[in-house]
Amino acid sequence: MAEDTAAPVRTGPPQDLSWLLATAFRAHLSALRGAVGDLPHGARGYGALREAAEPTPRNQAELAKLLGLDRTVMVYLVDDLEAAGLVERVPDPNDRRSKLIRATPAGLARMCELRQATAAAEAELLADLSPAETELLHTLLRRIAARGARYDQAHECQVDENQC
Amino acid sequence: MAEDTAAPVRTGPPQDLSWLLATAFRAHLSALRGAVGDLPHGARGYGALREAAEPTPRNQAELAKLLGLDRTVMVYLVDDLEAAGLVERVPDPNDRRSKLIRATPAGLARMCELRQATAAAEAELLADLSPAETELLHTLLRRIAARGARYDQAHECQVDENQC
DNA sequence: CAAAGAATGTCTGTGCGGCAGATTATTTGT
DNA sequence: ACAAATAATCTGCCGCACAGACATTCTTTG
Repeated sequence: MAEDTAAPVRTGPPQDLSWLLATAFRAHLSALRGAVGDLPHGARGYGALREAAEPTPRNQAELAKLLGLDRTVMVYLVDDLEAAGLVERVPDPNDRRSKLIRATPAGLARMCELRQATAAAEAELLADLSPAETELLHTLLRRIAARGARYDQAHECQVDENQC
Repeated sequence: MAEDTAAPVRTGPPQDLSWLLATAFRAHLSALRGAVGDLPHGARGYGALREAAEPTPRNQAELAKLLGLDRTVMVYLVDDLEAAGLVERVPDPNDRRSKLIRATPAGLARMCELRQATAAAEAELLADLSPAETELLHTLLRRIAARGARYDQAHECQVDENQC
């Protein structure tokens, strides 16, 4: 019998940035889902609650832009979080149209638990990385995310596809 | 009037790993969508075609596990790619149940174009990173993705949530 | 060797979620 | 003062994902 591993072809998973990002993101999402438990909209609700717990609350439009969601989606997202008693819609003193999404005391308490749970989940996900590497990953992702923010505003993702 | 930027609170986007990963992933996805054009299922179809273009074809179940999709989703994904003449279902000689998904010559040609388009899109996304940093990002993500593969198999994402 | 169990691919139905569009109220620009 | 833009909401429709059942084939076990 000849060697069955003699071929120089790749047998494992792909290594593109596209697969790596998607897989890392899915893994993180999976870990996050386990950590947030029965929070109304899972990881999405966590992101909203996290922003609502900030000292300077934002309105739904800003929140939607930040989380990459549609405006209409924010309505029932905040609806459900509000029904759970975690956030509240407080009128913006500077603009009577907009409503600021602010965490209630119960929401802040829940956020405290969530911070620990998600931190533990992330630590488990990054267990193979040293603290310095974790910090480095943050820095690299931050620069990509900063550039990515421009993608949403200008949808010109055109690439030259005239040659092959 | 007092300074409106004197407060020590964060005013920009959040910096958690969760937001960074999601935003970087969304930015990449947006760039990818622009690059793949009218490919049947967008970035998802690209992932499937990319694997189909490998020298060692996989069956739908393996493909689904690799892309993080449900088995039933693979059916119409491959259906549409097959209808577009990009891939074909070839019977597995070792297992008459499974069908290997292999790229057609037209699919390989399309993949050649896609590789250039997506590479250009990724280069634009990573424009702020040096080649060494890009390589480093790949390495870090690879280690996270490798650990993430275990998440799918064992769904035990339990974290201690007894304290606060 | 026979039978039970597991795996692959496919189909059907159901439900949830997202997106477009219209609506109301309010702000901003000219 | 009027027009245009913006924030939030509601309605309705489309699409996709997931559960379940089914036919076929492989594997394990008695």
